[in-house]
Amino acid sequence: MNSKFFDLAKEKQDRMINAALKVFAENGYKGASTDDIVKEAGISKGLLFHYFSNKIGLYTFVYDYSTRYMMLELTSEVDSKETDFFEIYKQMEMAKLQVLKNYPYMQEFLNRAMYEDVHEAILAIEDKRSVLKECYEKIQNQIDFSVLREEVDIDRLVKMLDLTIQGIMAEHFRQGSFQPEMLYTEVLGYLEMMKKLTRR
Amino acid sequence: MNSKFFDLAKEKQDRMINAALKVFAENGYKGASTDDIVKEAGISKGLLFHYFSNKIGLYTFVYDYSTRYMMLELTSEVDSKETDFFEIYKQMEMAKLQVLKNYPYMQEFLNRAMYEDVHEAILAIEDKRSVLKECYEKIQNQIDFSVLREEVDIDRLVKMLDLTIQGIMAEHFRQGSFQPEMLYTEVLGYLEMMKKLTRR
Amino acid sequence: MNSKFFDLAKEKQDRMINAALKVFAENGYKGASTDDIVKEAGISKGLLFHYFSNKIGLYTFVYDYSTRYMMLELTSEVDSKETDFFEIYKQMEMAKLQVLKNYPYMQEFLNRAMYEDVHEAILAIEDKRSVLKECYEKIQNQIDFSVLREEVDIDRLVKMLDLTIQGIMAEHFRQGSFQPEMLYTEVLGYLEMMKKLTRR
Amino acid sequence: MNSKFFDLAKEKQDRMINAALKVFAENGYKGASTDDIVKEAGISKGLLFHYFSNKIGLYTFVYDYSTRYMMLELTSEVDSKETDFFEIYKQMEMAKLQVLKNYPYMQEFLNRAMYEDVHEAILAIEDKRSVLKECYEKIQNQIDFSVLREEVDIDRLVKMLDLTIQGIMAEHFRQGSFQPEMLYTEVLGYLEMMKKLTRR
DNA sequence: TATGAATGAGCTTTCATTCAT
DNA sequence: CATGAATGAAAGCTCATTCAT
Repeated sequence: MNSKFFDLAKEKQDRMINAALKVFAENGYKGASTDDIVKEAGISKGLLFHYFSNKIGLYTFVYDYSTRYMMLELTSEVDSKETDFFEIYKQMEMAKLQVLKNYPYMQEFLNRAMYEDVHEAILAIEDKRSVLKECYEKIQNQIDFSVLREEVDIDRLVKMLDLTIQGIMAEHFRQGSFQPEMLYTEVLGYLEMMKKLTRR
Repeated sequence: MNSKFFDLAKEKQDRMINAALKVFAENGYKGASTDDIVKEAGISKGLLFHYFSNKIGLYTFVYDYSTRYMMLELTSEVDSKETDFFEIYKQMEMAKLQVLKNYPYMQEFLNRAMYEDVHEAILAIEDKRSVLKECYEKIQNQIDFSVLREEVDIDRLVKMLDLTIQGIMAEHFRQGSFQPEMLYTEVLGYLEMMKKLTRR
Repeated sequence: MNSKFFDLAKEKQDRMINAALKVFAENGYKGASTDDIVKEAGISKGLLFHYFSNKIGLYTFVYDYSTRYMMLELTSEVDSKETDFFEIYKQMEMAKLQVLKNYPYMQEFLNRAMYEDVHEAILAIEDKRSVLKECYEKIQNQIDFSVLREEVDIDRLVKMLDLTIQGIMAEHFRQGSFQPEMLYTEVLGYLEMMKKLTRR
Repeated sequence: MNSKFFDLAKEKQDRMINAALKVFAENGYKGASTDDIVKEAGISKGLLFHYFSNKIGLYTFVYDYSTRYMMLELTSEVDSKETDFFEIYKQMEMAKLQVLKNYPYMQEFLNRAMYEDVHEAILAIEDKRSVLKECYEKIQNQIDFSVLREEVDIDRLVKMLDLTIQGIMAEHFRQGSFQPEMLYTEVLGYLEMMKKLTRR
């Protein structure tokens, strides 16, 4: 990518980023059309390729940008001294809620990227994928699992929650109902239930 | 579609069906290339279009075929007198395991089809979608939920399990590790844990 | 072509010939589909290519067959002693009328072939084209033009009549109204008018 | 079609129009290949589809353009006060001659379009067809037929002339000899002869 | 910096032709 | 003699990418 991109007005940068996030999130790497992205961003075709050498370059950039942004938000929202499983999950959801306000499609973009099937796209993001993953693992290490019932398999519990949250977000997204607060509330409902079932 | 398809040797029919299931499952409707399908099936381009009028016709066919096949398997594996939540889930997983043996990509194809975003493809399957859904609902109606702890929200429990199973299957699928038995065992692990957590 | 074609039952031969004449006449060489021809003839794809090596071979055959048939009919209908311009034209039209009865599309096929634009097809028929042309010229040589008014340019008169008759036939054909007698009557109307205008 | 087409240099517009007219005129709708059109126009495949959404869109456009252009030329060349049958025909031929100078294949394109057999193409032009037809009818209404001999059937005379002119034009066209003036002269010869034969 | 006209490789689909039965 | 399943080159069309302005 061309670093002059950052000299643009922040508002224009974000218009381009959001346009890319939206179109990639809705259509996947292959299905996303650069024409749709430039229309959504309100810029010309040439400009897109002036800043990003090609489609995969743009994809790489927004993936990179998203992981960094997400990590910043997680770092600031999740209290590093907190040890309660469900409280930490709640704080992570709050972080996502904050992200949604500036970049409505960022979360869904990241989720979809995890399951990207185009070889080119997989290669482009595999390095960064682990970075975000490590961040999540670091947060998980804060958790004191001793308060959970012994029948609980930690890994399974975590996976179930992650898949459930992802699934619910994808559903909201598909329905086109962009109400971050409602999504947040719904997720809390699931956390609440699991809390009751798993606490000693 | 051309009904003469059914006059072909069963092995060849299945080769074509599996090829379509695989490529559609891996790439979605739009990303799937007919070239890839014919290569995978070991037939010529022309032959595909001899039996299926076009790409959407092939998609419609395999979706229809898959729902029917799935329903047959569910009907034969799930005991209609069983009322235990987890036993029924176990039997449903057994049905899926059976399906995987003949059509390794059928489950994943059906899962992905649920979230298909191409208008054409959505139209093609919307009628059949409800049929399979009703079948699942019928099975759920057998369940006696009274044995579960009162903290359990039934809808949330069902959704968590469904999303979890789907997620795990997708993961296996992405890793290309096609070992149906392992997948089955893994899913049983989650069912077992939830059973312990939710039983009175 | 495979000469065994002539060993087939005459009825089957004609079914194949008429099917080819129809499809070629209606769609031109390129637009004609061998699938349509075999469907119209009620035979299999393989059989067509068993008797005629390829599409151009079939085209060549029916063109050849048509010119021969046409010439036979002209020879038997046109009195070689007749010298009157309009009487001869009338007899030629009678010959065409006879042809239409057995091969409804033969005339139109021949007309369309004159204006064929596909290089391959032009090559295939150019030899035979002159044969039919000579036949018409021979008939024209019988004519005693001295009875016509001096203002009449013979070549122009002939060309006008030919183009008019062709045009009217094409029109009937396009309207799908296959009533050879009506076509014959209509053509006679034009001949009658020109007779009155050109006779001394 | 994309209206930006009209922002192109007139020369380029005409190159594209003439290429389409030529290839459609020579091969009919179905036989015309977009590859041939772009080669003839000296542009790329993509550009053609940038301006015209598809083949039928291009066909519709050039038909529309041709009828408008033809009507303008007719309106300016044919004196609306003239009543003499042959003088009016002469003026109409002059209009066509003018058209030929800028768009050598436009006349032949329009003629061939009248007999188009592909359903899609018929639908595309049926609205505009009547517009041009009405224009011709309006001109014919100027004519004072009382100066013709009583043996003349007006409708037949008109049809003969139209078919003859069309036929002669098609012939010139087939021979590839593009000399509009010669064509004009030849047509005048026929008109002159018929004038002598039909005047009281 | 910014535009969008222009390109051409690649995709879906058609159709003349072949060949095992 | 007869079938129609099977083939693959070629057609219409899409879209990431380039480049003159």
